[in-house]
Amino acid sequence: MFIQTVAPSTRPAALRPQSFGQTPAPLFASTPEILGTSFSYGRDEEIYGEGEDNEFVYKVVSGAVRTYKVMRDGRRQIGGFHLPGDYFGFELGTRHLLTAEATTDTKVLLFKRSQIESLATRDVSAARELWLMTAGQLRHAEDHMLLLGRKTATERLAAFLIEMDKRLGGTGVVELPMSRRDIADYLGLTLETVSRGFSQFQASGIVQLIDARHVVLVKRRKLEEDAE
Amino acid sequence: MFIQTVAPSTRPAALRPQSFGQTPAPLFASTPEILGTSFSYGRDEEIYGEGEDNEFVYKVVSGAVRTYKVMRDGRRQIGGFHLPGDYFGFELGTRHLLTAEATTDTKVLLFKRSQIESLATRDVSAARELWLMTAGQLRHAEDHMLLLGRKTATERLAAFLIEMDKRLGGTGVVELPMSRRDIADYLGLTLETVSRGFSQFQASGIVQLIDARHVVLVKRRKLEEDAE
DNA sequence: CGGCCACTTGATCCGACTCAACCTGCGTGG
DNA sequence: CCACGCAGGTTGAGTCGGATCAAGTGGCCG
Repeated sequence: MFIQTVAPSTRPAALRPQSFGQTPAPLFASTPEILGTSFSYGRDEEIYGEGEDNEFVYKVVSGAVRTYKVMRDGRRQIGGFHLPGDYFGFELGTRHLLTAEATTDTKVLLFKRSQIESLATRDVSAARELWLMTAGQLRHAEDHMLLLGRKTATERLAAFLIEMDKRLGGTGVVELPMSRRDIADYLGLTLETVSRGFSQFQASGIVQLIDARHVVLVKRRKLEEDAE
Repeated sequence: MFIQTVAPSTRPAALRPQSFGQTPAPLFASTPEILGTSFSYGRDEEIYGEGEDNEFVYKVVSGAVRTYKVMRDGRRQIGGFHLPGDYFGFELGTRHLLTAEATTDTKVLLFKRSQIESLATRDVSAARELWLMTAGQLRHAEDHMLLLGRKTATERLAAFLIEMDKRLGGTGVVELPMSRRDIADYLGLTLETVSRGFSQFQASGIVQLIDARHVVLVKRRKLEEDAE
């Protein structure tokens, strides 16, 4: 039934790590001793897989990352998108619980988990900061459960556009760094429903679709009402 | 549309905190200096509300607690049930993000948040333990997002029964400490769909319903397959 | 220029919701 | 002790929102 999602097939040769370099960057303002290594991924490239060792913590520099779970038959639920400035990949235990992939060409900084862990055991405020990051993700997940469990397609789409706008700077002009299918798998819908919803917003003058990836929020107030 | 949920009205006089006493109980095995105060709540009684100060952290002794979000029109999403042994109520920041209520007569231990916070700043392993609790809740939320976004009604119900059985001891005989409406609001369904689903499991010989609150998992393997 | 991929749009279908009746057990008051 | 009311649960009939299946359309890359 809901089978859609997930390209099988082997990864095209084009999709390989694209660059590698040393860019010093502090994980926390207060602890400049931890540095990140810069790394790039092409569109749809896997950063880590569910069940793999979680050796690194990541910070998005540019692009965007999806983290998701898949069922055996291919149904996929994206738990969240990680946008520039966001950290992701630090999960409880030694194994990743989600798969992470770049939704578009993406640059990240990597931090060794072992370093971060040992920092957390030495530095109380760093430990607290890590805890707060996890708590922030939990907060997002709680909001998203309400959306997935109880909101209509239109409400989900409105909430999505508001969320993206807010996280991308709140300018009202949103450049979506992901496909319709990604949006659908994030919102618990099909890509057709996402497409139709955007078209309806456009027809009602609520948004303007410059092209599939660029949306102007014309009546943001209306969207916020729809989103609840 | 989905309006169901939530009894308005003032709380009946019967629903008042029912007992109060001093029961020393350590929050962490390693830190016996932090003690909990015992407290009881009647069925449907609010423990704390969304937006209130989170002054306490709670541990369920007996009964069960639901934590949820509600929309203006009454649509409700229960994020999780807290069963005996579980901690709940420690959230990021100073305000609760969810409402907590007893789903049935419930006894809890209360811990002062300020004590726990200060412990976390002194004791690295306690801080880590708190972090792990939050991470555990996040893990649950991620699984639940997959359920809410992508699973069918039957799959949700199967997953629910398996989850409850596991968390209540894995005996295969489940005493549900919540109503059909609570289950529906947890699974993103209506109570009628929950009821019908249980009846169908019964008709297929997968479970036996002793009464509405007592379910025997006759073919647990089958349920696990359904749940994915 | 041709093929492909992402997206859009249309037609139809179906799983879960809505509305409604009824059943059952329990607490309350006569 | 029984009659009643009520809350929670079950079951049935009909509807509908979003999924599925199926054509297009347009832009981009080779």
